[in-house]
Amino acid sequence: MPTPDRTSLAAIVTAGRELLERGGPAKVSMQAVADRVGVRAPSLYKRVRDREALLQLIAEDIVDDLGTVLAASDGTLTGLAHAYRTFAHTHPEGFRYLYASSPDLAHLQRASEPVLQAARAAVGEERALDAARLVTAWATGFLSMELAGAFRLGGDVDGAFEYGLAQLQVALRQS
Amino acid sequence: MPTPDRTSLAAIVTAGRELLERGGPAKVSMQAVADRVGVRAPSLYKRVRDREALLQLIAEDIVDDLGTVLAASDGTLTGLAHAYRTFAHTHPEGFRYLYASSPDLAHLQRASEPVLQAARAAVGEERALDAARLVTAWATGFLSMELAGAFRLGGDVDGAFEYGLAQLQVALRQS
DNA sequence: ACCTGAACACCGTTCAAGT
DNA sequence: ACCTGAACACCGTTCAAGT
Repeated sequence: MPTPDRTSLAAIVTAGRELLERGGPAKVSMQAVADRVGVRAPSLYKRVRDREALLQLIAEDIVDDLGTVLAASDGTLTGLAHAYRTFAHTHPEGFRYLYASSPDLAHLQRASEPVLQAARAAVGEERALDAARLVTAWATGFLSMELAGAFRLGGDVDGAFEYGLAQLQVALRQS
Repeated sequence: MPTPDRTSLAAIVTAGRELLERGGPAKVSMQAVADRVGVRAPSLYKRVRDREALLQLIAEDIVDDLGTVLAASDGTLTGLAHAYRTFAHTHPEGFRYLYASSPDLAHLQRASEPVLQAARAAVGEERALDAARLVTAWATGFLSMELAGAFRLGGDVDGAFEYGLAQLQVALRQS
């Protein structure tokens, strides 16, 4: 005798993401997720293999959102960098978790497509991949360090971001 | 009646670091650490407030090692970048954990001193902090992404590192 | 002063039994 | 077909009792 579904995979992932954003990965317990979607913990295993698989799905959901945000930018390297930083500030725990986990390659590739495109426009087909990696590595490192509080020493963090971006533009214009 | 000490804080931190390096933070359980130093889990609480404090100590131990490695390099930005990368390859889990946690500021500052010095030599006192942050952010982001497998797509990863380093040198030479 | 076994709360996961 | 309570293994942590 079938029972009407009391939850869904999407609801579970969303609940997990909310918990992640509120308190980091440690707060994403199966019990807390189950509470949030109105079901008992064992029921989650009907839709998700285990906790690790759930965290993976959450990471992919975050990458997809990031991809949407980047695609909605003006497509210049500056625009992309600022959109990336805004995303990191809006979803700090999600952003940090992205690089703590090993997100699925296909999702990552889709999200970074606009960056590759902007790099292509800036330095040409030949150097596009290297240039995209240069800018992405810098921005990712900068935001990781900013969120980790590694810039607490002083100096203007916004200024340091703009400085870095300007320097990279200079470098890319020379190739 | 005093009992002879059966372990030490240093031994506990070392054991924890070995476990971290072997299997990531999840493998650093109080029981596993206790087993490794030849004591029962509750005894650890004589030397360490709780698991989180132990992980913090492990992170600081890693930063100290990194500082030593960087200080032993030739002191140029290129030398520092390569030393940093070698460290990340030798201690991948430790490196990843460093940026997942929020390492103590004093330790971080000591470790990054040589980078600031190299930046000072390259661009002068005025721009040293911004330049150090540019290079550090790039290298940290690059290594995080490399270790996370974000470069699995293809292309020459070593080549991308050298390309990035060269571009940054060009940019810094212009300021 | 340090160490231990016992105990507690909590979590991930499995499974037989319910609808 | 999905949901649940009960159960199990495991973990972090506390504490009274040992030396």
